[in-house]
Amino acid sequence: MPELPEVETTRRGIKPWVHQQKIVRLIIRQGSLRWPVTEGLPELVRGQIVVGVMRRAKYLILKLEHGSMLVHLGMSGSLRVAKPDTPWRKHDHIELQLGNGATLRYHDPRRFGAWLWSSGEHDQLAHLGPEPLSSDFDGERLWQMGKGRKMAVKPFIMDNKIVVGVGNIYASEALFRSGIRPNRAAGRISKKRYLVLGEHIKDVLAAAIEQGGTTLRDFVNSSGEPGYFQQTLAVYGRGGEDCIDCGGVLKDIRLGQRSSVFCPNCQR
DNA sequence: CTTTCAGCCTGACGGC
DNA sequence: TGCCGTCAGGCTGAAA
Repeated sequence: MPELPEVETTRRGIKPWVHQQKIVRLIIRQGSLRWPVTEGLPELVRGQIVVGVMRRAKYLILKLEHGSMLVHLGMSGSLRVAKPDTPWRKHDHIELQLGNGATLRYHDPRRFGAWLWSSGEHDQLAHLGPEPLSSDFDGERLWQMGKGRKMAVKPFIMDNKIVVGVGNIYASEALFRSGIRPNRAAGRISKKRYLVLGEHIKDVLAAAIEQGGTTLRDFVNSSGEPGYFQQTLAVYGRGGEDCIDCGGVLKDIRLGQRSSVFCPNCQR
């Protein structure tokens, strides 16, 4: 499940292979994704140079000479550099061939991802909140935007209008480190505690991106889990197990249709 | 305005 | 062994 760190790791992994390269060919075997792949995409991009490899939230942006491709990995997607003539695996949906001979393969079993073309701005990027690792985001913003809101803090920090790229794993971990219960109302948390939470959100994401670096060296033909999955998670996926701090039993509740694990003793 | 929820999709897993 | 139900997750758009 690609969270922001994996998308950033993917961006860094593919960039050396695609940046400033000409798109020779785009092959779509299965265009039925989260949204249908843009009609005529292979013809739209053929011959263009990739002039930028960027990321915004969990979207990858391949900037071309006359527009850009927006790529989302959904929940099960991956984009890897393949050796030429690598056999197609099940769920390999798209292949991008570059002028230097490099080949990118998009693999996505659940097909929640996206490949969209726009010659201008992408609608998907229009109303996004700040990047969590930028100076536009901090705990003060959380406190300001949380005022008067009854929504639980966990879905609140996972709302893309508040801050982008904080998925279930890192929301859970940041709240544990901050000692805040995931079901506490967003409007009933002090500024002081929000400042702590803001820092932990940054820390947990930055550490995961750093660990993702271990993935980069074998980005070619790699289909294994990214390095940061080795990162020890204190609460995510550990409902019923012991809290690493107090030894108590971790509780698993549902908030906004998502599993939310926390320690009733350490988080208030 | 805020909040909730169905739907998209497949693989893994548990129960029988 | 296989069948069936449930779950997981990001994001959107409609409903409440």
